[in-house]
Amino acid sequence: MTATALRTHRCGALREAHVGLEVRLGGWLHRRRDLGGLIFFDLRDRAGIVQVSFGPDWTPAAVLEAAATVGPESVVLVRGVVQPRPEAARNPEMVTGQVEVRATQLEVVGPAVTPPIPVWRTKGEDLPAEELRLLHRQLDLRRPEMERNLALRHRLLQRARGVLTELEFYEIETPMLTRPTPEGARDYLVPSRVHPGQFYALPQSPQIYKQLLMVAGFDRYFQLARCFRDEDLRADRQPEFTQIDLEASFVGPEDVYGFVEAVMVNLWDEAGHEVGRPFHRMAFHDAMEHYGSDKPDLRYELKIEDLGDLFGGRGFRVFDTAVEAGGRIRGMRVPGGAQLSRKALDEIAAVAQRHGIGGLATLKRTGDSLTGPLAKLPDIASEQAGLKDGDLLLVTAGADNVTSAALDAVRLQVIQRLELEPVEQHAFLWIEDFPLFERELESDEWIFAHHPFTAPRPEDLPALLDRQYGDVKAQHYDLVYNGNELGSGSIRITDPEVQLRVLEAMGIPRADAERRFGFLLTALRSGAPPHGGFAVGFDRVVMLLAGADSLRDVIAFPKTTAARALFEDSPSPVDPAELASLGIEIRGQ
RNA sequence: GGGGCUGUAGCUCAGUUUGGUUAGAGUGCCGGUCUGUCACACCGGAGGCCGCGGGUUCAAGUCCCGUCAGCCCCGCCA
Repeated sequence: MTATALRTHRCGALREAHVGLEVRLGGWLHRRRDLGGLIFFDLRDRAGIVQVSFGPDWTPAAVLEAAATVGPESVVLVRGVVQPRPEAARNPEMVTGQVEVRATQLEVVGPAVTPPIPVWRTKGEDLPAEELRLLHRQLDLRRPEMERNLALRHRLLQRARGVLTELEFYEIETPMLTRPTPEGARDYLVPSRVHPGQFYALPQSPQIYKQLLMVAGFDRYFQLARCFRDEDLRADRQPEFTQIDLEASFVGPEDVYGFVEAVMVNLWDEAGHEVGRPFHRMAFHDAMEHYGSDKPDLRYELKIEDLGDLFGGRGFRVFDTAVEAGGRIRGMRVPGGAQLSRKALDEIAAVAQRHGIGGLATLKRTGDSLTGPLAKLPDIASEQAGLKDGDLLLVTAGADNVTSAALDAVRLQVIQRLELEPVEQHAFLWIEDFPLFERELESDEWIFAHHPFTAPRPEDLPALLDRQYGDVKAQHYDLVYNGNELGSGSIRITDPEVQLRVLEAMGIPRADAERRFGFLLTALRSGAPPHGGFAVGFDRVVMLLAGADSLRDVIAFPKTTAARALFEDSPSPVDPAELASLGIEIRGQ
């Protein structure tokens, strides 16, 4: 399979078993060591690196001479014989280090100019600036680390296909040119030449299509779907990204959990990790209450508690004020937290304050003595506070939506600074029972917490009809892994009347709803099976399994944080004539 | 939209705190010596719009203002 017209083996594949074979290799000159009489090449291809040696005893003089002039990163074809290296010259750090290829022929088929960024680096040398790595992407991708990441990505993609095919899912492609959606993320628009003044949008997700496929009776669908959102970026967010998108009919949440868990367990297995099932589950409310986050990292046991009974009405001014304003006193007991220095605590408090709380009160137990601002309160005893020797209590007060975010940040800080031992390595977690609607902070209006097609819980339908929107829970679920949101899904609305009610609740009158979502409503009226599904953020999965810090390291050609492609220099202006044919005129800035 | 960090040789970085002769190092590159290297070794050399624009000053890599780019975070991401 490896052998082709121009080569017999891949460089990185050669082992002692190949000794004696005459081989032909094609690869990039990673590094050259010229000792005068002897010349060594480290020859690299996607499989790895092998040493090629040129010496007067086995290499013709003209070839030896040519070998002295090949520049780094040039592509060469080499013919030679695999030989064991002299005993003293073996390199245990290379998988091919027991052998070398003694060259008899050399042809430079792809000479390279001196590379602007190095592919080879000395030990401990920093990577080139990200800007240069993206600009010269074909060189950056030659680094073995990038090869490993993209090879892993490939294997994970194939594994996902395999599992879902096994589970009787069809892989079905959906359009990239679709209808703009006014709600949700901003769309990337594509002008139509045939219909000047009209636009397609690139899909933010194949959401509606997959629902139509369920109505069509395909029963189980999946797609390794490219999605596009014109929003500001982060290290873990790209404007175009890949989802493992799936949808199934005649299912409840348990079925969806089962499908997704099967996929995840297989992907983790592909990366060499054993993961147990079923995954943990937690209600959204409990996640916010005990972890201050809808994506808690359950590798660590630290929990947030309501400390109102302990500190309420004790005359601690800021607490009492907060409670009078309708807030609560919450905090966490940190076993061993007394070892945190004053400076560390100040820094943790500063992080918390960036999330809007006034401050972080502490109570520290060392031996039998209590210290910290809260120790001054009358009648506070260690037992009462639940503190053992060396423990620390961190407390704040205020509105839940502020203290939750702050305590979440505090929790992560404490975990990091105390280097707490994880109680498990792979903490998968389902978050359930999300509210269907939430209030927008500024306008105080109800908005979708998820997307408009998420079904309410059947038992909450009366509340929906009663316009008690705050009481309606969604059949929506998020998948969380070690504090990272990996994806989300839901059971969808299949009753057109419920769909209209939900849209109405969001201030979309029936007439508008029929116009904007008519094709979906029509589909729902044409015999729609109960269905639901999920979408996994695949790039993020690859990033975590590759141990990468950024999505850019697991995507071959990513965009910058300003959504630019440096390699090809896009986006770019276009010819006015082309714009004119689209009926588009650019106004000056 | 807002905040932060970074920008000096092809690359990775010192130098900016406290303005002051000719801006350094490692690596890479070029030339030379070298038969067992694998960060080969040794000798020699070239290489700079100090991101860009403006200002302060006798004098700016260094101080001030603006701007561009990359990265990180908040908002945003139904």
